[in-house]
Amino acid sequence: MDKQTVTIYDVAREAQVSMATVSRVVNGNTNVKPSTRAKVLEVIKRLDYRPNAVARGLASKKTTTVGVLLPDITNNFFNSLALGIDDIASMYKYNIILDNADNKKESQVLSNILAKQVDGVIYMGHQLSDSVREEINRTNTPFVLAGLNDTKNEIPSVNIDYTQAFYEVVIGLLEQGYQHIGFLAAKPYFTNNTDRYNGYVKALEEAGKSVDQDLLFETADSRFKNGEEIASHIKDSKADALVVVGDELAVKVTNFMVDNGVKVPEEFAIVTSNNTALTEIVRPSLTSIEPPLYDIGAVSMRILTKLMHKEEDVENHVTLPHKFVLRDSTKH
Amino acid sequence: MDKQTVTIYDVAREAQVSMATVSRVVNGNTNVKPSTRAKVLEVIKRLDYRPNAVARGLASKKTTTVGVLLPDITNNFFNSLALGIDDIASMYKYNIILDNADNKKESQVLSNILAKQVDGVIYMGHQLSDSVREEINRTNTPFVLAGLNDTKNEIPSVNIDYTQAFYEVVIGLLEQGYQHIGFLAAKPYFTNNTDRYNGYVKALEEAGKSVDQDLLFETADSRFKNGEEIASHIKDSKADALVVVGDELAVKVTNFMVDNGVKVPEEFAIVTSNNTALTEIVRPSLTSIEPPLYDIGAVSMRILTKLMHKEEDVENHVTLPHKFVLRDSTKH
DNA sequence: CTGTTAGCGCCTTCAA
DNA sequence: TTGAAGGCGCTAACAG
Repeated sequence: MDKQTVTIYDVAREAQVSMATVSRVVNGNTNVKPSTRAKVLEVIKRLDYRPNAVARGLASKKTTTVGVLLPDITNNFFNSLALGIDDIASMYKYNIILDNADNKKESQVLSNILAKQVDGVIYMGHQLSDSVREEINRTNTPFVLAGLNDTKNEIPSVNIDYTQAFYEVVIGLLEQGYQHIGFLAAKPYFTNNTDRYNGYVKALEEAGKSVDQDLLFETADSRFKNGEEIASHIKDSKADALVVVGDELAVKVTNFMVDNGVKVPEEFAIVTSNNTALTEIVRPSLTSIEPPLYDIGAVSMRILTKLMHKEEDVENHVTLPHKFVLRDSTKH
Repeated sequence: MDKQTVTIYDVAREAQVSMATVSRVVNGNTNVKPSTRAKVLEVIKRLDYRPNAVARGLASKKTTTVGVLLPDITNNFFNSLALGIDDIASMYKYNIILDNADNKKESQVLSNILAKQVDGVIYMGHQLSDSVREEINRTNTPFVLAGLNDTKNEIPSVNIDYTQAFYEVVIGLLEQGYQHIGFLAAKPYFTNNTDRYNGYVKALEEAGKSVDQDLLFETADSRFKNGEEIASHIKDSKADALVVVGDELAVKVTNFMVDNGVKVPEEFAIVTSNNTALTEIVRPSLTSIEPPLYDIGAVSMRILTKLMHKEEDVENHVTLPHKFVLRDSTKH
C-alpha cells in the first residue's frame, strides 16, 4: 500500500538482531561479526529491504543529492556540461536534482532546492544575479559555478580563458588577412561575453586597429531562431570575417551567407565558440574554439565533492585549457 | 554551521505559539486565526525560516520529487521531452531527480531513485528491460513511459503512432515516384523502431511491393558519429529514397550524399523522424515527421501528477497526433 | 561485536 | 482556533 513497506525494524526482527546492527551492515561498518552480517544480508535480500533515503537524510544530515541549475536543458552547451556533471556525480554516488531555471525566478528555485537539503549545488547560466549570489552567501551549502566566471571571485568556478580564446581567434584571422573582423554576441553582454569581447578588443589593439562600432553585431538571444535578420545586416556590412558566441547563431549566419551566394571562407570567414555537434553539420563546417565542455562539468562536480567532504585546499578557480578545431569556414 | 539552522521550533518559540500552529500556516491550513497567522509569517520572514523538505518528506511520506530516467541528456529527442516534463513538473511544484542511465545498470539506478522515495517516475529510453519492468511492478510508485510504448500495455505511456507516421511517409514517397525506398535505423530494433518498421512494411505491401532486404540499412547506434560508413553503403545501393530513424543519422547521410555529388532530392530523397533543430541546419533542409516532443514530455508528467494524486480514470495510453514538415530533401 | 536510546524536523491525530 | 504527543525510518553516540 505504501511506498515503503519493509523497514529496518522488520529486518532486525527477522534476523533476530537489533536495528543498530542492521544499520551497521547496511552502512558497511566493519564492526559486525561475519556470520551475523551474512544473516542480516540474507534477510535484507529475502525481504527486499531498501533503506529509506529520506529517513537516512534526516538522521545523518546528508542527502547524497546535489542541485544542478541550468537555463535550458535543450541547449547543447549546457547539456554537455550536465553530462560531465552527471557522470562524476554518479561515480561518487550522488543523485542530481535538476532545475531548468529558465524563466523562473532563480532565487526561488534555489531556495526550493536548498529546502531539499542538497549537499551541494552546481550553477550554470549566463550570469550570476545579485539575488542568487545573496542566497549562496547566506547558506553553508557548497556551490560551484560551471562555465561561468564569478566576477567577484568569491565562488568556486570552472572555465576556460574566454578572453584568451577570443584573442587568439582574432589574431589568427588577422594573420590570414581578414581586414574587417566582426563580433557577434547576444546583448547585453553577460559575464563570459564581456571576457570574450575583451579578447576581441585586445587582439585588434595589438594589431594597431581600433574597434569599429559598425562591426559589433548583437542579438537579444543567442538561440538559433533569432539569427536571420542579424545575418542579413552582417552580410550588408563591410565585415569580411566574424567571430560568434554561440554555435546556433554561427550556423544561422553561415547558412544565410551561403544561401545568399557569399563564398565562405573566401569572401567571409566565420569562427564560432563552442564546438558543439552543429559545427560539423553545416556546410561549410565551422572552425571553432574547442572548450572542453564535458570536462568543465566533470571538474566542477569533482570540486563540489571535495567541498562537500570538507577537504582542505580545494582549488577554487580552475581554468581549463581550450583548443581550436580548424574546419572549412576559415582559410588556413 | 549546519545546512539548516532555524527550525520550526525556533519559529514557534519566537512567535509564541506551538509548532503545530507554525506547521499549519506553512501548509496553508485555514484553521488559523488571521492575526496569529500574520504573526507567524512575520517571524518566518524575519528568521528566514525554510521548512526542511527531508523532514517533511519523512513525516508526510511525500517528497514532491519525481524521478526522471533517460539514456542521454545530450540527445535532442530526449532533452526535448525532458523540457516538457520539467515545465509541467515545476508547474505542479515537483522537483526532478534526473538520472542519465546510459551505461549504468538501469535497475540499479531505479532502485536507488526509489530509495529516495520519489512520488513517481518517468522513464524514457529505447526499450523496457525485464529487470526494469520487474522493479516497476514490485513498487507502488506510479510510472509513466514517455516516448516509449509498453509492449505489454501494462504501464501508462505517451507516444505518437510511430507505425502510422512511417506508413504515411512511405506512402508519400511512393506517390512522388520514388521506387526504391530504404529504411535506416539502429539495430536491433527496439520497441519504437519495430513499430516504425511495421509502418514501412505496411505501406510497401499496400503498394504491391515486397520488402527488399537490400534496402534495409542499419547501424549499431543512431548517434551522429556512426553514419559515415552506412551512408556510403546506401549511396552504392539502388535506393533512391530513404526514411531514417534519428535526425543525427539523417543529417549524416544527407551530408554524405551532397558531399559526394548526389542530388537531393532529385536523385535521392530523405525523410527523417524527429524534426529536431538539425533538420533546418543541413542543406538541403530535411523533410521530417514532426512528433510533438515537448508535449509528449508534458503530457507524461501531467498524467503522472494525476497518478500521484490518486485520481480516478486516468488515461493510460495516450497517442498524440503527429504532423509532417515538408522541407527540401523531398520533392513535393 | 551488539544493543539501547536519543534525537533529526516535521506532520497529524486527538483533545481541549 | 490551538496545543500536546506520538510517530515517520534511520543514524549515532554510548554502554556493555
